[in-house]
Amino acid sequence: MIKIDIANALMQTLPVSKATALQVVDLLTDRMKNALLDGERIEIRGFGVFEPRPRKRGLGRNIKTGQSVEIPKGKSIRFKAGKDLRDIEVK
Amino acid sequence: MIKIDIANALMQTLPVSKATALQVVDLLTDRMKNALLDGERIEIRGFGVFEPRPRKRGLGRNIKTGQSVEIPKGKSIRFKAGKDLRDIEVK
DNA sequence: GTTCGCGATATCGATTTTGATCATGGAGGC
DNA sequence: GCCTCCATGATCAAAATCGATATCGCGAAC
Repeated sequence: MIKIDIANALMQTLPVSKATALQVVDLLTDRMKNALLDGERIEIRGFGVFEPRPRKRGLGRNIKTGQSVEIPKGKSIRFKAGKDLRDIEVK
Repeated sequence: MIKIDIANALMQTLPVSKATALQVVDLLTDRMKNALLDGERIEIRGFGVFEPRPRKRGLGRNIKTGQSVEIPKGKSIRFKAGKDLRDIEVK
């Protein structure tokens, strides 16, 4: 599933054009991204929680040389799946 | 940021009522949730990728009794942040 | 206002994530 | 439809997280 599929699903349910649907998806992802960059956590009950968290480990590896590489500061975004996504059966 | 905030941001940009905005958010999360439950991965360039992955570890622990508990089959949803979300500076 | 999901907590150990880099397949802009 | 730019995979090692469970408190959502 890619952006087009989501927009497609949206326009199948609500009376919006595909262009508008794409705008919506774009806008929402942008807003959420912005909020996450701002250090804000996003909680959607029944779906999941996006949480920006500082990266603790600072060591990586250069695959060519095989040597360890220092990883600078940074954050990582963790997504914690909600209840509905945790109770999934293997189909 | 919660669902209302997202809907709010949506109606500030596009000419939709708050009720419609909430419907949109609800619909999208539902669709995405559904796709993930279906084992489908969702890729949105510039935002991130949701990927259902089989859980390999099958052992948990009951904290009350202290005994090991078998973890049944299942999946976990991993969210891999996109480029824009990885290149974040620590504020 | 009411309900119910989610965080926190504690435990333990196997799984996993995390980063650089380069090539390639594919998402998405035009 | 094409072209561009982004995501993926692979590697390695260590630190961190994820599972399960139960319960209370807070707050999201109706």
